[in-house]
Amino acid sequence: MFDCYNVKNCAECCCNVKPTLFFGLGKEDKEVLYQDRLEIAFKAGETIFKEDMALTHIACVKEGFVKLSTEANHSRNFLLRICQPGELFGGMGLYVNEVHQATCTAITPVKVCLININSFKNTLQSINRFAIELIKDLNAKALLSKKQAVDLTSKSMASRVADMLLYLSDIVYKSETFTTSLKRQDLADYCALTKESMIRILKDLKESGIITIKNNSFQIHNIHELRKISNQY
Amino acid sequence: MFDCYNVKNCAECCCNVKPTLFFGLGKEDKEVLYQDRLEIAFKAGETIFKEDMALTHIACVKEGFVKLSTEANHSRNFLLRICQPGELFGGMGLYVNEVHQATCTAITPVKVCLININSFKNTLQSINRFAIELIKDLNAKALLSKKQAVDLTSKSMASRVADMLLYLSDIVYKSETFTTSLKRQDLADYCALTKESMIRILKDLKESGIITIKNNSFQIHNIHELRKISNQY
DNA sequence: GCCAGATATTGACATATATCAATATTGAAT
DNA sequence: ATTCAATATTGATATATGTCAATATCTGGC
Repeated sequence: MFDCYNVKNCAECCCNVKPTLFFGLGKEDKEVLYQDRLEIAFKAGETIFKEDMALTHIACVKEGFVKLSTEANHSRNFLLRICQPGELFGGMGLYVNEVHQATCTAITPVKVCLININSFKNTLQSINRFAIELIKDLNAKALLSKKQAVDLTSKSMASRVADMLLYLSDIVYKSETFTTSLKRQDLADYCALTKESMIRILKDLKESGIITIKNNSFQIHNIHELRKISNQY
Repeated sequence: MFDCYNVKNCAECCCNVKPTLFFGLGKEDKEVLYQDRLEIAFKAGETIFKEDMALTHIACVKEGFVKLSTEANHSRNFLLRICQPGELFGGMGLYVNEVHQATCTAITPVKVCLININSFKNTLQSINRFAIELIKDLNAKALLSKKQAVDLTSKSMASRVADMLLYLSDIVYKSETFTTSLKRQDLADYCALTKESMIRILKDLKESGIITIKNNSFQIHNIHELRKISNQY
């Protein structure tokens, strides 16, 4: 891990990307991959990629959190997932329709590295190891979205909210105490609920003593019970 | 397209797999890919792969239809999709946990070609073109499952049932008149509904003159209206 | 410190969808 | 043709979740 945030053309730009994803790329390969790459900072709330726009770059998060969401019908939104440092995002349309498949928004101040789509493809075409790692990444994400579809259509509101809290504490913030920049509406979008329903379930969880909430700061007191709620349908 | 169904070690076994997926594989590459391959017939109702079992083979459909489903909680099932001749299935756990991620069941008499997972990996590792095509396929499927998650959580019952009918007529049976071996429960599983709700919506569509149903034979009379219902949320 | 707009909360009520139980129909085996 | 099990249908009712409207709280700029 190198600290190269401020170096415009540092070949180690994606040094903190998931260990295996860029595994096996030599110096030369990285030069291809990183040609024309950009490192850009976004303020919280800014849009990085907009759904349906041409897929000109693939991005990796260097710092901060990015939410991926997609427009559902009748003005509903659906929050797909939160990307954190080391994760690749913005490539769902790759080789399919070459268009962005999610709107990607900074939810904190964010630094991303933008890799030109053609450089990315060139590397994929010449380095097998890289292609395999991408396949692995894609399959892992496919599994998650399968689980998401299943859970959202079969679990109760309470169970889904428990899932969301566990997602934030286990995966995103890696702590049972966390402060999020996600709004109640975002949390609701992740669970396919209305914000009112989200608020009511959170209230129930507070009243059961399982969590406490102070504005956007969450504290999980009884993660065991939360997992139980997550597991009962 | 060769007719090689009965030839046990025919190197053209997967000749009818999606045109581009095995594109670029030479004779030698195919020999690697097809070493230890099996061609097996299944009767309607038989299980080809069972969720959570070790991923020892990847399959491609040669003849017939295969449904992919996954167990949701509390005995609910979720029908992911229908695979038809030329499609690869059974590889979702590849490079992730090496376990099957869906139960794959023949819904008609089916012939499949089973490719040893190690042969498959060897080919991926040595032929870039093949890896790229797989990436394309995976991304296309990821897009579908994103759409699925969004639609199932944001559309009304009627709209989802319209989607299902359009899926069957546009994609699976490629005709506005079709007879399916899927049960009402399967149709419901695809829409994340109970079979009773499915039946009621189908009844409404019949009464509106949009479709007629005779047992398992469906006829779409007003596909325009059906698309309208699918598009309104 | 104060204000305006964004966000969050609460309550009353509406409605979409599931559940349960009864009955009907179909299809395969005899 | 008859029977049995699987599948499909229907109706009555319960429940989960959404909608709408009113109020409260927070937050950032002046």
